[in-house]
This record gives sequence, C-alpha cells and structure tokens, in this order.
Amino acid sequence: MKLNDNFYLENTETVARKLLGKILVHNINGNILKGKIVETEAYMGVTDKGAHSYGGRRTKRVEIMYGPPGRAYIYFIYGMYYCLNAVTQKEGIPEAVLIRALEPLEGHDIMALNRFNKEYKNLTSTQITNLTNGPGKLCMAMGIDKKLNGSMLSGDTLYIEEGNNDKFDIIKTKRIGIDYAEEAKDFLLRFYIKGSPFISKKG
DNA sequence: CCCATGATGCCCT
DNA sequence: GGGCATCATGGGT
Repeated sequence: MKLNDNFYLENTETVARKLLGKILVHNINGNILKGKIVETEAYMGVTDKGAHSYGGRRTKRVEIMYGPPGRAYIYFIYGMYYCLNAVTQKEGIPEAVLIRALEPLEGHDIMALNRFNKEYKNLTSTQITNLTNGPGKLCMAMGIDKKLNGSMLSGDTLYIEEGNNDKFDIIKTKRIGIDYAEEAKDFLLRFYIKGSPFISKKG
C-alpha cells in the first residue's frame, strides 16, 4: 500500500518520525529496488537556519518545496551526490524530510552494481554495510537523480509504501552536516531506528 | 575507533 | 567566487 499525499500534511517532525519503517521503492523499467527507511531528518522551513528555504528563500532549486506535499525534492550537493527529500505541508509552506539511510530489502544486485560496480556476492563486508547508509549513498544505490525531482511519491516510479508494522524504538538527536546553521544545528530533528546497523552515524 | 583532506560542479550572491 | 543537508581514503590511536 502506497502512502497517500495526506500523509505528508502533518507536522514535518511527525512525518519524519512516521517515515521510519516505511519502504522506499524505485521501479526502473520493471526492476524493483526497495529499502526500509531507517533514518530521517526534518527541515522546518522559513524559521530553520538549516533549511534551504530559511527566511522564505525561494529560488529555482528550492521551488519544489513550496509545492504540494508528497513530492520528491532532490538536490545535487558537493559536486557529486544527490539527496532525496519528501516535501511536507500544504502548498506555500516549504518544509521537507531528508531520507538519510535505508536497509536494503530488494534489488541488492542492482544496488551493488550502482554503488561499487560489482555483484552483491562479491562485496566486502564493509561495502555491504555502506550500500545505503547515507543520503548520497542511498541515492546512488537506488538510481535516484535529478530526473525524479518533483515526482509524486504516490506515483508509479519512485514511491513510498507501508512497512510491516514491526516495532522499534526511535532515537532523536542532532542533524548532520549543518554546522553553519547557528542555533538550528542543535535542534533535535534527526530520527533513526534504534539498533539498526544501516544508519549513517550513531549519536 | 577517530580525524583530516580532497574530489567536483551547481547554485546563488 | 564561496559554499555546500557528502563520501572515500589514508593515517594515527
């Protein structure tokens, strides 16, 4: 069952928590890649110095965040990587949840090729744990790039569906990579599934 | 384990 | 021209 667009209308922090345990799917011409979301971060828009839309900044890059909820906001960073976000809140409110790590569930062979140009069975143990444990890594593994920016996460290509209702505890901590964001760098807006071996960083 | 560093290109001022 | 919601690597502890 795909999540419908209303799922992304709740408070962005709530959406970030509720996305844990859900399944991200990319259908590439019938080849299915799936990963369980194990780590997220909430970006709270105009009042959040860590957010691209801080202060109401509205440029071509961030325009998608001002649109309706349930779309993919994908941006290019550090000259090499993509990051995937789910846009939250009604049209006009530029907030989003960054998907930071996945547990690979299906399509391991394609993910291994995308990440390391090797078959899954030939990966080292380090490569197996590093397949999707970061925002740039998961985009590379899942074949997610700029082409999917703005697409509906309730659509047929890149979408998010219900998980298995498995129980877990949630760790709430500081976000990563926003040291420039003054007081906002200490906001507790990063969430991950306690004990998951697939998170990007402990703490 | 931790920390430092280089890669590499788009976006915005 | 500066900076960036990152990653891989290499060395020290």
